[in-house]
Amino acid sequence: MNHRRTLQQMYDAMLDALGPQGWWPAETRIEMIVGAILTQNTAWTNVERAIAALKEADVLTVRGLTEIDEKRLATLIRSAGTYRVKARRLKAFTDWLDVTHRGDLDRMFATDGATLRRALLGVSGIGPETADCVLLYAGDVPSFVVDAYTKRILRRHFLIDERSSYDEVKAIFEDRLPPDAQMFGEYHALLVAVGKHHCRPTATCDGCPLQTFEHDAAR
DNA sequence: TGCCAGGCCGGGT
DNA sequence: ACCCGGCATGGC
Repeated sequence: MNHRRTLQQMYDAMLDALGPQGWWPAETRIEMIVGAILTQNTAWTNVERAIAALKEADVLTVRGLTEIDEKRLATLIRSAGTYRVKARRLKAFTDWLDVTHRGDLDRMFATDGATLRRALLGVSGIGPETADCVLLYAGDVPSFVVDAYTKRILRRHFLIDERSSYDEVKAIFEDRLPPDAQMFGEYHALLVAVGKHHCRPTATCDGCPLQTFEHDAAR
C-alpha cells in the first residue's frame, strides 16, 4: 500500500543481498553512451566485444565516432547484433551532438535535465530507456531508468499491471524516492541483477532477495 | 536448437 | 494512442 516504504525496502533488501553493482561499467562518458545504444535488446557480453573492438581501433571517442565511416563502424560493432541499425544510431547521436553542441559532451550536459531528455528523445535511435541511462549514468541526473526487468519485477509484486507505460513506471519510482542519482543508478543496476538471476521468463524465485515481498511466486 | 537478451523505429490501424 | 514486423549476434 505504502509504495515509498515498499520501494525503499526492496532497494535495501537487494543492496544488502547483492552489494553495490558499480554501474555503469565504462571508463568514459562516450563509452557509457555507446554502451547504452549497443545494449538495446542485446546481451551485455555481446556489447563488451564491440566496445573492445572500438577501443582496439582507437575510435571510442566523440571525434573518432564522428569521423569514422558508417560501414566500417558497423563492421566493428558486429558482435553487438543489429549492427547496421546500431551504427546508424551511433552516427545519429554524434551528428546531433556535433550540430547542437559542437561535439562537446560538457556543453550537452550543461543543458537542464528535462530539456536534455526531450532533446535526446528526438535523436533517432534514442528511446526513453537509452535517454534515461545517458542522463543518469553519464550526466549524473536523477532520471530513473525503466527496462524490461523493472516492469517484470514490479508486475510480479503487484505494483503495476502489464499495461503500465514507461513513463508511468518511471513516475512510481521518482514520485516516491528521493531524487538521488547515485541511488537511482544503484537501484536500476540491482533490479537488472535480480532480473537476470531470478526473474527471467523461465527462472524460479529461489534465492531471490525480494522473495519475502508479496508477489506471484508461481510465476 | 530454438529462444532470449539492460529497445527502438516506421508503418499501419 | 496502441500494435506489429524487422533488426542480428552469441550463449544456454
